[in-house]
Amino acid sequence: MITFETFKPVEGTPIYQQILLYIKRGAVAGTIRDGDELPSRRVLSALLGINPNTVQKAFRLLEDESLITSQTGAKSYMTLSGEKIGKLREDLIREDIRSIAGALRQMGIDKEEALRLLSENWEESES
Amino acid sequence: MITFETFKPVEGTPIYQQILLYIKRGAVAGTIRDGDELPSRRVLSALLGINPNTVQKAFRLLEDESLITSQTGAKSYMTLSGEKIGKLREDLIREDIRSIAGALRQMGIDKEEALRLLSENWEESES
DNA sequence: CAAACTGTACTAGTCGTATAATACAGTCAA
DNA sequence: TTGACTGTATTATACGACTAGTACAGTTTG
Repeated sequence: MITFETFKPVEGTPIYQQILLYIKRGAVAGTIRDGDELPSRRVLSALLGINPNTVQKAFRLLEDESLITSQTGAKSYMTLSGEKIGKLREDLIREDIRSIAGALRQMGIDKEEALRLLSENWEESES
Repeated sequence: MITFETFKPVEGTPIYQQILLYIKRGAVAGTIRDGDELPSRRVLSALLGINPNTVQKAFRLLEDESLITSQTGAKSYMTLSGEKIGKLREDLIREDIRSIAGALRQMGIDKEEALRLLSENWEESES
């Protein structure tokens, strides 16, 4: 059962997108595996203090990407493969790197300084 | 005069916030300096193809942070100081690093691998 | 079987972002 | 001084994210 214990929604980005990212990153990290059982829409929404429809939207999008399977009346499960995880990892990392590199470049920061900044502030930015 | 030539709005985040970031990052980079003249609300909105009210919202927030001064009837100008720029630089970088570090950590990526990924993909992620 | 769960669907409302149109007051230069 | 520009303010509309409540069909378990 996927727990969502470490899920802390942030304001500023849609919650359903944050749920999507939480699942995808968990899959890449290996903490979420193929066949894992997902909490029901109602249970998860109560746990997170959000609306069931918001959870449903996130789960529907996950199903659109074939990362979970849902069936009326039954529980939902992760459907992962090595190929899917590899794609996820590549996509997520590329997007994250593109984002930070663009931001730092706009501030006139070059590659060497970016590496130094990331190295110096890595531990400091614990969640 | 600040040009906004390299400003490309992205969908997914509010445009007024992107304008804020564009100005702040330019100030940190040194391409935007104290006393620089800002385009008028009407001119900039026409240039970017967005609504004047959206530009006004961004400029109002900049004035709330005392980064620009506005006066009815007259043009608006940047009001920067070394101290302000230093604060901006620290805040923006810290937030960016926190964001990428959190994302990569959620994917089970440690500091060494993060540095390697950033180094390998820095050039590739040109805007 | 029956109760308690599951996923799914729908309507209605709030809130923030963004647009559209207009108005008014102050500055600046021809 | 006059006209063209500035900043500022107002009202109305549209849309997506999110909430709230309800309903129905299918599965699972006692």
